[in-house]
Amino acid sequence: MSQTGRRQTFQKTVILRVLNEVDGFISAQDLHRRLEAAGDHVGLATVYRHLNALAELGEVDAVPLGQSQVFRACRGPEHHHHLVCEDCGRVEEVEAPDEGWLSRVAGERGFTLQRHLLEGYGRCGQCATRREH
Amino acid sequence: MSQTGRRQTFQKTVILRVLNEVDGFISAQDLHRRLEAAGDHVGLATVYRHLNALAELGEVDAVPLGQSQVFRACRGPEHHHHLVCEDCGRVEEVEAPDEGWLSRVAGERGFTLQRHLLEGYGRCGQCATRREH
DNA sequence: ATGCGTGCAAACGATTTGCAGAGAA
DNA sequence: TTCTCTGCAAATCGTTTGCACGCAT
Repeated sequence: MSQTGRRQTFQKTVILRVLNEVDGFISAQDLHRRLEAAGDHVGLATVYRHLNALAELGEVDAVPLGQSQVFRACRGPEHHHHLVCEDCGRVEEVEAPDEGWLSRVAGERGFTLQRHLLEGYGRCGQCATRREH
Repeated sequence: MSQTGRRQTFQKTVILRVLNEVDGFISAQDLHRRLEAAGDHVGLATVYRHLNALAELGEVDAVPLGQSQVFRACRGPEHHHHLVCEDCGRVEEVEAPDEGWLSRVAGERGFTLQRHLLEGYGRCGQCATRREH
């Protein structure tokens, strides 16, 4: 279980800063690299601990990409759906119409739905262009 | 890149057998354990190689669960959507209405959609009951 | 002064890869 | 025979954890 409670620390501050600076998703590793690049030395483990704690509190959004996870500062409590570029890892948010059916169907099967994830995988415009030869 | 081409072998046979025996998703590790239990000794690496090859060919369906992946023999080329129990890992398939909007939205953003994934996470009936105390 | 939060390194679990030998074609 | 497939073990990769210390409260 993640520790990282309410105590205000330097590392928590800079991690949140990067999360908000970045427009889109970022992996724990990339966030860590970014801190190093900025001269802010924070342990990788600490980055993970904070990211996990924030995800648990619902303050960041976590999405599985490949076999790791990417995080993003939540822009709000609304549902997050994404278009993931399998080449460059870029993730764009999209809004979905009608979500009611999912919870309805879940209920019919005896499932208690806690969250859901909708992702479209493919190639973004840039990567598609870059691939043409 | 996965090797595992068209050559017919014992290990490929038993891996496919288990995949079809199992009703639902199974992880590479579980599939391997299952083979061991059945007395069929196949290397874990081989299981992974085949699963990856099959997923690449679209002959099995792969879904990320936790930080690993689970596979299932494809029942057809139709879209696969799931209800994932976060307690027991059980995965049920559900059908979704209207998928047109996703590819439409993707197109608007310049994305070439190759596949998509819709998963509902929560707790299945059994686990919900087991948790009550 | 109290402990929570941190860094470091080791532990971990899932998956991949190198390599030499085995067995389909 | 030929060349793909396999097993094994070591290597990766991303992430987590144990522990002693430092710092926020």
